[in-house]
Amino acid sequence: MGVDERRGEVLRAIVEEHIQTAAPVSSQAVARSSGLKVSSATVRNDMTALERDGYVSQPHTSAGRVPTDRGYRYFVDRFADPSAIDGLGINHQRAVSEFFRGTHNALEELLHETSGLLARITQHAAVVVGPPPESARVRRVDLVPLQQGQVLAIAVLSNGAVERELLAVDPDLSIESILAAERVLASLLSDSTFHATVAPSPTGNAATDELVIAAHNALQRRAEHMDPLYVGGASRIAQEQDAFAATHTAATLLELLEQQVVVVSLVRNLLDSGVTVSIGAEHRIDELRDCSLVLAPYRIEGEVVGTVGVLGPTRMDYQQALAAVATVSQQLGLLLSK
Amino acid sequence: MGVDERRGEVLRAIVEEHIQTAAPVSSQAVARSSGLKVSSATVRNDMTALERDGYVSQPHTSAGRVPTDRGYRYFVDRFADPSAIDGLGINHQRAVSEFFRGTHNALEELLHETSGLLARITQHAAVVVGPPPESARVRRVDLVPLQQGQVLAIAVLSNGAVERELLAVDPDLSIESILAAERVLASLLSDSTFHATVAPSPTGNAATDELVIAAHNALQRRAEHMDPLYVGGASRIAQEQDAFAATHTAATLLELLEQQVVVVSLVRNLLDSGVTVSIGAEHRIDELRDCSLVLAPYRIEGEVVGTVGVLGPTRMDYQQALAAVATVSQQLGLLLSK
DNA sequence: GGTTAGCAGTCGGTAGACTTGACTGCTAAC
DNA sequence: GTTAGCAGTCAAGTCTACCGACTGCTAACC
Repeated sequence: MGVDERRGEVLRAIVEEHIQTAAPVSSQAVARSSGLKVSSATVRNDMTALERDGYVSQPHTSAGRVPTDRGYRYFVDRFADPSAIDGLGINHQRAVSEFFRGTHNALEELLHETSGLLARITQHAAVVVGPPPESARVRRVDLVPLQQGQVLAIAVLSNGAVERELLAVDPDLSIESILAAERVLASLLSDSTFHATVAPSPTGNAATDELVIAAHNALQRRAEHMDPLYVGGASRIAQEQDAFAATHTAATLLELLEQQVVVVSLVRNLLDSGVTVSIGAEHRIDELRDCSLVLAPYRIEGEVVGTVGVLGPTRMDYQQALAAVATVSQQLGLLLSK
Repeated sequence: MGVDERRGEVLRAIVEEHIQTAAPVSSQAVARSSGLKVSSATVRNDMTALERDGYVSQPHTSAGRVPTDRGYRYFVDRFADPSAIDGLGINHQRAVSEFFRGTHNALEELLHETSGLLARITQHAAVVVGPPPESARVRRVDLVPLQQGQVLAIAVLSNGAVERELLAVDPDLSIESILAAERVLASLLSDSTFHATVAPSPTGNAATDELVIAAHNALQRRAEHMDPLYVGGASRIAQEQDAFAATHTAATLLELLEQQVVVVSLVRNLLDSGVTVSIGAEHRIDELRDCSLVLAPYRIEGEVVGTVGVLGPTRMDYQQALAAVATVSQQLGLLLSK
């Protein structure tokens, strides 16, 4: 075994030990646990080299080593098998299977529960980004008058999602006009996606046309802008308080998750560039400096439509997280493809 | 001023001081801030009396006094004016007005945003319990076939809520049967509430009847069991960490909020018995032992349909919280009554 | 009786000195 | 390139003493 190879093993041992103990790892501990047949002195030499190269750091002079973001990165790239479904205990595997074998409600609820499942098995916060509404076909459009001057526009999508927009309309608008508008919208949108925007052809009735355009715009805007995000197990973040630097409290993180938009765009950006694990400062969001994000896309009939992910401290069990998102995303895709 | 009256003032001063400083309150501080023209020695005498009667307690011998749940209770009952809309700064009042003057989307989103508003102005977590679906009239029923063997049942309610249930059906079920079932359901439910359960009359088509019953049951079950809960500003709980005893971490609390059901039934129980402020151990939920809940119902056309509430540490600004829930609930009711 | 001043007593919190133990880095030998 | 051993470093724990913020009590006063 060459020196470089051994150093890799030393780094691996440091990361694994640190993930378990949360404490700086000493050379002795590595010599003991790594399986390498070398003395702690040799490990110490390797450690200084690793520190020089930025893979580990020392909280203070007489302490053990802690992996840096770069150290985790090397560990994940080199040692974590992204396709490995194992790394997830048999119990968790069974939990996933049972979850997806069970019955579920409409899309939104399923995805929400999925985030809960992922949080439960990983013990971290979990996120699920739902399929963008624009990618699904419209199965039904309703214009439901609620009260004077209010019409609720509803689009039911082929994936089971339901989009709603409340429209303010002329209080004197007749039921007939609304029904007419509904018919126009139905023929316009039915079995097509919001992508395929066809300019609605005028009916001759101005009030109807106006409503058609308003509803169409409102629904389309919503479909394009909102990638639905479901967050599960946010409470775990509070448990992990101490894993975060003082400046970034758990509260800040929770706030970020409440806002949704940052997370959605982060997840999208990462996945677009093919990243499945983002560690610490790698993603440029300051509040997430001490967090890692482990992602896996899920597919419906081969096409990527959404993402599941685990959000935990950089010091997290990447093997398990990777296995969890892999399993869950795969099964979720299967279920949705039906 | 009699002795009893003065003791009340002393208690009031203790509570107010403690809410501000979070520290035990000394007799000197009370003598200084209460406006009473007595010496600290007299205050001390009153304090021992208050302690004997259980209104305050001493963390340790040589410390000042801290209000007990009972002390807060007395304070709230005696000094907090529940109808007082002031106690909310002019800025917050304006924020509320602007919020409700702005445009909003369908019910669910409005309520969710309302919880955010309440959280923002009180700096605590906020909850909003939505109108129970069963109380609203059904405006539209859809049965939308999503794919082989799956039908999505949708009910649009007069208040703008949309209830959904995914139904598994015979894969060979014809479109015609589904349409027939939809018609039956529409005539059965339209403009009535889920309360008024009429046994659907058989159409002669077994498949249709089966679907009608399945959809009706599913929707009704959902309408009856689920009081929708919206939680805003849960992240504040993490900020208030130190206000909670070690045994009840913020994480436990957040978990409770995630589960929803406990909170919904707690809120309902409290309000049913006319309670608007529940302090510490008064509600019997162990996880909420260090929390207080300040509630206000909101009405649509005079009838109570839901609740807004603030969830904070027992050491919270009750005046402000009461003013906030009063203002928000009133305006929300107004908006919903339109 | 109610109020007050003053004093003794209690206890938490902080600062400093000291010890312990877990590390590393280095050096010299293998 | 590897190892053993030793000296050096530093965090964390313990002990002490001390300060300051309180209270409770008592005796005097209105």
